[in-house]
Amino acid sequence: MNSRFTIAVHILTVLAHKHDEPLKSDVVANSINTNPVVVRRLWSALAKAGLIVSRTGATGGGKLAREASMITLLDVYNAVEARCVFAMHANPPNKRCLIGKNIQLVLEDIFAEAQREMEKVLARKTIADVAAAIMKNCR
Amino acid sequence: MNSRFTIAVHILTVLAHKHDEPLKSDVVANSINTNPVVVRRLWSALAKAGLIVSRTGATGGGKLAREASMITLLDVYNAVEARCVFAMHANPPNKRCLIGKNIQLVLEDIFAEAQREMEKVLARKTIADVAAAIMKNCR
DNA sequence: TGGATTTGTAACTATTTTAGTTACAAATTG
DNA sequence: CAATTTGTAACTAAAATAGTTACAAATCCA
Repeated sequence: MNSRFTIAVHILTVLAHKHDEPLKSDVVANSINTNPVVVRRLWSALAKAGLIVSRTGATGGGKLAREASMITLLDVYNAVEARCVFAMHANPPNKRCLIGKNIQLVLEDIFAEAQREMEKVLARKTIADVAAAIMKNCR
Repeated sequence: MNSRFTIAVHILTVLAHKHDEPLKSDVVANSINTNPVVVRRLWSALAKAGLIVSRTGATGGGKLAREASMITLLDVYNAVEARCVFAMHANPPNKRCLIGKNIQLVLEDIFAEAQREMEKVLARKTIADVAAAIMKNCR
């Protein structure tokens, strides 16, 4: 898997920490140790999902669209990650073989169930929880 | 994610279907629509995990090491896939930032919990279940 | 109004991962 | 000893990934 989900959670946690004023992609990128464009690219996805609002211009920047306690990690996952965690065959299996013909349907069901259980955990955690755990750690 | 897990399950399901005799990597690769070397590379991992036995030589091939009903998909997953489904930051975040310094520890916990729930589903399914579902489909 | 600032996005690059392939030594059979 | 098959190294092509440069469009404020 890529780190888009992790970076997106990081972005939102930084925005949650300074929830009053809009932050520049520059500042957020500094915490992540990456390029501002990487941050702005994820802002696109997060804005489309309604998790942040961002404005261009001199006093622009990004801001949470709602309270951190109302943004679950599943919201974030769905916003930035389209794929299932399990990858099917790179090339379709042999349709002339009984197993090759039917295995993908069977695996799709199992993979979907595993993914659902994984997503349930993400749905129980919010950006506020992440921020709180970080504050607790640093005490 | 890559398709190693999917291909490994496919391999074991083919071996389960003809469980009496050892099958050549050639035959298994044909069902998957790939190269025999791809199959043999996964056999290494599966053999190390004790899921299959394979023999070289004229009448050689691969064979399940135990009954298909005693091989869970979690056994297979652990045999071929080392990584967590979630990837941490590609480059470490900024340690001088409160959030950058602590977020990985917090996310590791959450990711581990999500992975555990996902693995529980895999632990409930066996290669025999997969084979049975395929037979049911083709009826 | 006009200059300064910041987002949004396209285009490019370097690195890594992935799957597939060729080649061949080692093991096994008969 | 000839035929066969695994095990593995080495290479290739394609795709994914993260990072970078560049710049138009939007916004603010003096």
